[in-house]
Amino acid sequence: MARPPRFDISQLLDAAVRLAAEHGPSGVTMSAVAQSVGAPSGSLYHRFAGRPALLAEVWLRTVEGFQEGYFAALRSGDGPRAGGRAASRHVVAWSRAHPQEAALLLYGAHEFGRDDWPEGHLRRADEGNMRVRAAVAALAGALGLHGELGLERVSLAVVDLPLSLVRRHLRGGEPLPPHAEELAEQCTDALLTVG
Amino acid sequence: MARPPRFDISQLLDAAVRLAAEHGPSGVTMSAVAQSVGAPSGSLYHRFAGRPALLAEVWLRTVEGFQEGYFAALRSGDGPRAGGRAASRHVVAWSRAHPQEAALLLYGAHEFGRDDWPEGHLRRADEGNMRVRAAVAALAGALGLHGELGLERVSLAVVDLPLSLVRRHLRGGEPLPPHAEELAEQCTDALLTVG
DNA sequence: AATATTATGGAGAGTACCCTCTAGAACATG
DNA sequence: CATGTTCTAGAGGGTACTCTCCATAATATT
Repeated sequence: MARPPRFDISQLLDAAVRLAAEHGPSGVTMSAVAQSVGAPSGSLYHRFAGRPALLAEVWLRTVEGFQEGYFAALRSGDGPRAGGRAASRHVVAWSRAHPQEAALLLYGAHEFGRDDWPEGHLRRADEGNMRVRAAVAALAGALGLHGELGLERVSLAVVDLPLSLVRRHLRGGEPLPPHAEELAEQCTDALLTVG
Repeated sequence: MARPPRFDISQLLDAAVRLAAEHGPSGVTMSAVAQSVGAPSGSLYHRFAGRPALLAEVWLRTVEGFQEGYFAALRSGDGPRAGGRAASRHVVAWSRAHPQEAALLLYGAHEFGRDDWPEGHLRRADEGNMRVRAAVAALAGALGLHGELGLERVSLAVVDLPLSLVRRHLRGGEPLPPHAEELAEQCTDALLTVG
C-alpha cells in the first residue's frame, strides 16, 4: 500500500562509500550523495534523519561487514597463535577485496562525526568495540600474555599492525602489494611471540 | 619602514594546531583561526595565500618539528638495532610531550588538503618523506634486511607501529599510559629481529 | 616632518551545504 | 475504483565559510 522506492538505502550507502573513499568523510555531503545517484536532495531525508545519521550508517555497515569475517578468522586455525595470524591476514585480504571500504575504515568513527550520532548508532558502535575487545582479551589470555601491557601488545599485533600496513599503501593511492598478507602474518607472529 | 604586525605567523599556526587537535582538520577554517586569536579575517590573508597554504604550513611545521628529533634518535645508540629502538621510543615520547601536534600528525597530509597545496609546500613535504625513506632504507641495510619485504618490515617497526600505539590512545581521548614508551620499544625490537 | 611601506579592521559578495516544506505521483488494498 | 500510504521532486530559507577590497593606522627611512 505504498509507492515503491526508486532509491533504496543500500544504493545510497554505496554512493556514500564511494565518496568517502575518494574525497574523505567531509566529501560525503547530502547533496553529493543525492547527485551521485541522481536523486533529489529531499529523498535523502526520507531515508536518513540527517547527515549524522547517514554518516553513522555508512560507517557501521562497513565496520560490521568487516568484523563478520574478522571474528571468524580469529577463531579459525589451530590454537590462538594461528588464529591471530589468520586474523591479521584477514585484515589485509579484506582490504584488498574492498579497497574503498578499507579506505573508509582507516579514517575512524570520529571523522565520521561520531560525536553527533544518534543514540542507537552509538550503541551499535560500542557493541562492536566491546566484541573486539573481548576477543582480543581472550586471545591474550590463551597466549599467556597478562596485564595491561600484554593486552595492548596483542591488540597491536592483531588489529593495529595489519591496519597500519594497509594504511601505508592505500593512503599513498597505491594498491596493496602481493606480499602484504604474508608480511602482515609474519609481523603479527613476531609480536605474539612470548618473550 | 612598516607597521609592526600584531599577529605573527607562529601565533596563528599555534591556534591552528589547537583547532586541528580539537575539531580535526576541517575545523581549521580561516574564520576560526582569526577568531581564536582575536584577529580580523583580513589579517590572515596577509600571512597566507589562502586556506590551503595555511593548512600546508601547519602540517609542515609540525612534521618538520617532529622529524628533527626523530632522525637524531635513529642515529643514536649503539648500532642500528639500538637506533631503531630509540626512534620508536622517540615517537611515543614526542607525542606525550606534544599531544596536540601528535593528534595532528595522526591525520596525515591528505586530510590537510594536500591536493590543493601550492607547489613549494609540496616540495617541502616530498623532501621530508624522502629523508625518512632514506633513513629507513639505511637501517634496513645495516640490519641485513633486504628486498621490498625487508624494507617494509623495518618501516612498520620504526614508523607505523609506534604511531599506531599513539593513535590507539589519543583517538580515544585518553593520554598515553606510562608504559607506552616501553611497549613501543619492545614491539619494535621484536619486529627488527631477523628471523 | 614627509613619505613609503606594511598592517589592521571590518564590511560584504559569492558559494556550498543542510535541511524544511509542499505538491503531487505511484502503488497495495478493500 | 476509491483510499490511504509512502515516496519523489524540487524550490528556497538559513547558515557558515572563503576571499576581496578599501580606508585607515603605525612605523622606518629620508
